Amino acid sequence: MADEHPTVGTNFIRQIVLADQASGKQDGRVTTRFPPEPNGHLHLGHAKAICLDFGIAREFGGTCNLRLDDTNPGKEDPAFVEGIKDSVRWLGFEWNELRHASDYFEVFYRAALKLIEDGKAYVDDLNAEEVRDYRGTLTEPGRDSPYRNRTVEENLDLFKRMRAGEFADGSRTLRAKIDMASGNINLRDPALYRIRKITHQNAGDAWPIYPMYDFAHSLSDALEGITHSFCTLEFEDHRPLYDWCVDNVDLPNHPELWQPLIERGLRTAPSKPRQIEFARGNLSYTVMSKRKLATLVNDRLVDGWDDPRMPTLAGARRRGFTAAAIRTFWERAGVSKQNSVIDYGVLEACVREDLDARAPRRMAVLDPLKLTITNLPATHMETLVFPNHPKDESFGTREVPLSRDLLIEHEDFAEVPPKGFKRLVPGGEVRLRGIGIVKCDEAIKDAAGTVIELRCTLDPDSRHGTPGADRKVKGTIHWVSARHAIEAEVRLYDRLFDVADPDDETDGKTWLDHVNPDSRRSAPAYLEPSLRNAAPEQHFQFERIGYFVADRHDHTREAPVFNRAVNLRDAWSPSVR
RNA sequence: UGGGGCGUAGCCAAGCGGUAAGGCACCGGGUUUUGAUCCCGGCAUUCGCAGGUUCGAAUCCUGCCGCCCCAGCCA
Repeated sequence: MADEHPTVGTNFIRQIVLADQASGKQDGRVTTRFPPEPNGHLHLGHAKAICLDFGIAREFGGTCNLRLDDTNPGKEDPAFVEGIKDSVRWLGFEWNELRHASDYFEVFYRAALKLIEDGKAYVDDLNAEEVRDYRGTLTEPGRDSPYRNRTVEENLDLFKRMRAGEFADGSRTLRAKIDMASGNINLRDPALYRIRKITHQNAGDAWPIYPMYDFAHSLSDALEGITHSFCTLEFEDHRPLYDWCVDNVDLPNHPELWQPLIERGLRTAPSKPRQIEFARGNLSYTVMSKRKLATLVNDRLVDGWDDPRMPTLAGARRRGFTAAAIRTFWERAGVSKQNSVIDYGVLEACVREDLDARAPRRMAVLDPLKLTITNLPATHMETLVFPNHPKDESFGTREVPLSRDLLIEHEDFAEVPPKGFKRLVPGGEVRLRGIGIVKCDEAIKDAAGTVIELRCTLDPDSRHGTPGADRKVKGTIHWVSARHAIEAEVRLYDRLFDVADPDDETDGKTWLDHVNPDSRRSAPAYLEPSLRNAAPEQHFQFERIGYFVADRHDHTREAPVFNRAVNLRDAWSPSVR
């Protein structure tokens, strides 16, 4: 992937890392991590974080770990882990080490003990409701818990008993002793540990207590030697707590805390990581929240997590979007601290750009109209050779059979053409791609008056490859030999929502009211025979129609299935609409 | 009435005291056997607003205005 799109532009994160490396901070080392919680599928928004985390590491000669943030058993499921790994690899990245926050449970526990011994954490007996009450509000300071000043000995005893499973869920917590009057609510003695007697997906029943995000995440970063820890804007006011945990536990100077890791063979070299926040990536015409995505799947509004209309990475892949396109999309979108919504069109442009360069061309007819070349014998059979790419000879050529009876796109003929129409009209001429110029002598209609066949004559002097082929005609249309065409299912996808911002309910409608009913259409199609050899996930441009991909799961040689990733830019149809 | 952020074109986004990059979109024009691609050109006298400092301000200062996030024993 040191490929296609050179790094362009800059952003504040690159500048920070560049400056840190230049000044020799952390010995000039750059280590990052991508820390998803294994409780769902990765989507395009995660791709931004993945590109940033892995991209910065690669750009600065460092490494990036994949860390599964599994600190909340019950909400998480190891089943998601494979999907996450798969998506990260598909996007083109490889992690240095695969870790789990649960790998560090023993270290977290020892770190908590240390904080207690240092008088910086205490066991609180207040229940959830009472804690909320003591916390104060945004504008009023909180009050100290009556348990805040227990002795170190009592706290140690209580915490060890919490760990031993002596207390009921929710009956106690371990809290950091910071400042109940802080304007930053995250500093009002935040919980470090809660009691949760649930089997953990990796740790089993070893722990009746589980660490909270701020405590686990900051220490995990430090343990992995992370230098730059990127996260989204909402964690900005958690940074003081992140730093508090890192500084007060002081892993580098307390190797006894992480000795268990060394014994297990987990490379550990604690650092003083720096958290840097950036704006999460939002896309227009879609929803990205885990809850809404789950609703779409559960309510059967889509056909699963990898439905080609879903903004999940599995969905984008099946849709035919390429990893390279998604990478350049996020590079192009930039990284800043401004909440924003990027136009879906930018993503489509990236997909077209990538596929224009790498998708071989083919011809396919979606809505067939019979076209007979009357001056060719009924038995005529000829093999034409077509280049696979108009600008890149390395794509080679393919053979395309030509016979007297062809199929063309119904919309490429008009009895009464709209102004500017450049295709076939009664008595008019058009070029049949790679064949020559044909003239429409007669349009045959059925009883209902629908045109069912065009009878045309081919100008032999305009045949492709002859000097006469230079003759100018207004339009060129694609075709397929009726007798040789293979039938296939073509799935035409469009944006899942009919408004740019489905989450906006000021129009009195909910996001569900904006699901686009025409976002998926399935139709039979007639393809040139060379497409019989298409392999799943292989991309093609069906000339004049769009970019397609052989469906990853349903496509077979016997029953071909192609998904439209994106249509071609069309300077014509918008004007007639 | 607390704390933390952010305001540059329709959507993103560079810019870091020396006179507004780039992309998408849009509008022209050229090439073209895909109404595609490609190529050229256009698209902010102005950076949320108002003052101030300066020879010079999107960049510095002050004051307003607007938007986002925070009161889980979620992450």
